Amino acid sequence: MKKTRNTRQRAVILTILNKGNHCHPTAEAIYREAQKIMPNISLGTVYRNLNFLREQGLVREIRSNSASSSRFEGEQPPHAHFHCTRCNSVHDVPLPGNFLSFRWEEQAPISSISCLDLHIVGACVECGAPVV
Amino acid sequence: MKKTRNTRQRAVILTILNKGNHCHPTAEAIYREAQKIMPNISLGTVYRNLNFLREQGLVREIRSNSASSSRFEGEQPPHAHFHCTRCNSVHDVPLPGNFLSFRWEEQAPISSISCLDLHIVGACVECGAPVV
DNA sequence: GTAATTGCAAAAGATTTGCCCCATT
DNA sequence: AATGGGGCAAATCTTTTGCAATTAC
Repeated sequence: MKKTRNTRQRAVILTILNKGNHCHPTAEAIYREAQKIMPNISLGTVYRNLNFLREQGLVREIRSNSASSSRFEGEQPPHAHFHCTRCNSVHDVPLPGNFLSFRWEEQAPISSISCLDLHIVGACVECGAPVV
Repeated sequence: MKKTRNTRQRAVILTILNKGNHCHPTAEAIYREAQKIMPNISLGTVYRNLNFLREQGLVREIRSNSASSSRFEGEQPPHAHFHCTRCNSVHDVPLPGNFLSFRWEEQAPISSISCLDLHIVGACVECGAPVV
């Protein structure tokens, strides 16, 4: 198989995603953040690396319903995502244990599962609270 | 509020989506199908109506991870979607009962939920089966 | 008659890709 | 030195939008 190199660009992108702030940045946002460290990095490189890291399983892509661009996050314990349709914010949501152990394979012609993505769409407490 | 009209275009699109075949078509596919009935319909109209119908809750948009364009489906009982990353097929998956009654609101700052989207990503039995 | 909706085509975004050069191994 | 990966810009692909004409009500 193909050899991969440890480029500075790739390391910077991974660092940004693993910073610990659960901000679910877009490729564009990661690009802007990376530019602070490497002013010459290009957006194409960010996209190429995000795809590479996703294939390696080191990065997860979040495609919310209705939002325009993908968001990304680093490696984290399994969790769901809540999307507020009013303010477009994204929050992490813990998953109940029985959810992960459920035998989805018995419900459909599924051979193996690489990823479970639960998106909860609605209004967050800030946007959903009645205006006083 | 704004009045809405019952245009032939809108009816055709809704009919295509409610045909009962669970094929999860893309906007492009719906467009091609609609052209068989209305040769002059335009792709822009398909997109405009899909957005309208989605807002009305009559149509659901499915954004699979890694696939390029959105897929759509008509009104159906709640279910999950399985995406095969090898052949790009999408299958419906029944949801366990306790899934829908789970109190997600208690897990995060959620005020109200309009939609639960579960995407299961992996390999289907056809693609995942070992090659003999 | 009025205004929501269409068709068309252009525009807007988001993401990918070709090509040539540079840097990691 | 070999070649994976980067920078840049052009290309591609999906979706949205402006506008004049049409049509449902």
